Amino acid sequence: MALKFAILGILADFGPQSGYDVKSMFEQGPSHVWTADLSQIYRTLSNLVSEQFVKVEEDTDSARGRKVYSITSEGVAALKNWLSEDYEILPVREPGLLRLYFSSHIPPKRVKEQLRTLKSQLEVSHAEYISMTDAIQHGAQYKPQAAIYWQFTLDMGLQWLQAYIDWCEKTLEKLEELDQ
Amino acid sequence: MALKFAILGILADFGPQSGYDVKSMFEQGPSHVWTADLSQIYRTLSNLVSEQFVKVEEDTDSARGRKVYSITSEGVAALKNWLSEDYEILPVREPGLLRLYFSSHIPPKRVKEQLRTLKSQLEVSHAEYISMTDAIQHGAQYKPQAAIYWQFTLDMGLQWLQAYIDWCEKTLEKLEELDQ
DNA sequence: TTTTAATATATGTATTGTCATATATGCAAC
DNA sequence: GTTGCATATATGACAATACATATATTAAAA
Repeated sequence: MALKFAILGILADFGPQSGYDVKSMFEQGPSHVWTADLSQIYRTLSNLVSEQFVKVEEDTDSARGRKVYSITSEGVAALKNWLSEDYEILPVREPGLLRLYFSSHIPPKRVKEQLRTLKSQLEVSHAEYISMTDAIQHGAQYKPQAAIYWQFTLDMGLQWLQAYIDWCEKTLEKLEELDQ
Repeated sequence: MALKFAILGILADFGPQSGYDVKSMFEQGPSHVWTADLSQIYRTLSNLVSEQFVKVEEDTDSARGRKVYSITSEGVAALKNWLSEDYEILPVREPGLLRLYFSSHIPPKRVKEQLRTLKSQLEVSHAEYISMTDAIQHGAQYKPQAAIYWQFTLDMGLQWLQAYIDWCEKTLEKLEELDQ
């Protein structure tokens, strides 16, 4: 569901391109809110063509069998329709926190190690997100209105990471106290 | 993967029970970190029996065809093994934020409505999480060590919700400014 | 010149999850 | 007494995703 509209969004924002291009646009763009691998992108593009939300043309210039996908007017309508829908909160799916939930079965020492590992990974992620801000500033020259929303979603990612990092620290402190 | 160990965890913490019971334990317990529907729970229990991590007994007392599942020693070992694994950050999957990412295609007025709806839903969730704290305090009488970890994961849920709510407000303010 | 990496598309398979549906018992309310 | 709800298990169908694999071209590096 979501991937379908992510692809429509990319085609709407950045024009006709190959499935391979869509993948790299994804990586440079909304990868912090959604991800997909190439095989999934190709399959979803096929479905979008069947639904007539996207049309394909063979790229005669390249001998690589390159296909250029572009969004149709029906596709734009479908995208806008989806964008207008109300938000709904989905159930959380955090394998890491699920693990912690049952961690009374392993030694607290191990749990503390895991939390420290998690914290350092989150800090790496946080630094990466910060660097994405530059990419958005760059993109803002071409797509100023869109860039505002890109920054909003990145801000949420940063908030979420910061909250997670703070929680790691606080939880580690609490575990230290319990040891004494 | 995760559900498998969630079920093992529930059987380890709360003893032998039916698939139906596992579902309600889930709802009362780790529903804020993982969810599953009944059909998925039954299928996963079958798999766990095949793997010999769980064993079944027909409940002869009930004419309802009730089956009682219990964790085996191999199951406990598998659970502890999984619990000891390092955390790894998974790619984010937020359909709501994906929507916002491409929202330059719809009027800002609509986006603001969506954010207000989202915020009120998050506030409802937040209140529900707060009330779960009571359930944990109650469970702490029987499972004091486990309850510490339950509270940790719930705290993270609360932090995440609070960060999301704050971000909604901030983002709404920014959208208001842009209108002027 | 050969090898490696990037570009480019596509399918097979397994896993997970969702939703619908079927079936049957036990118990309480009306 | 029958209606409705909670208890209880199970399967079929479908969608999304992940991972492996196959194939072929192009361009740069060794």
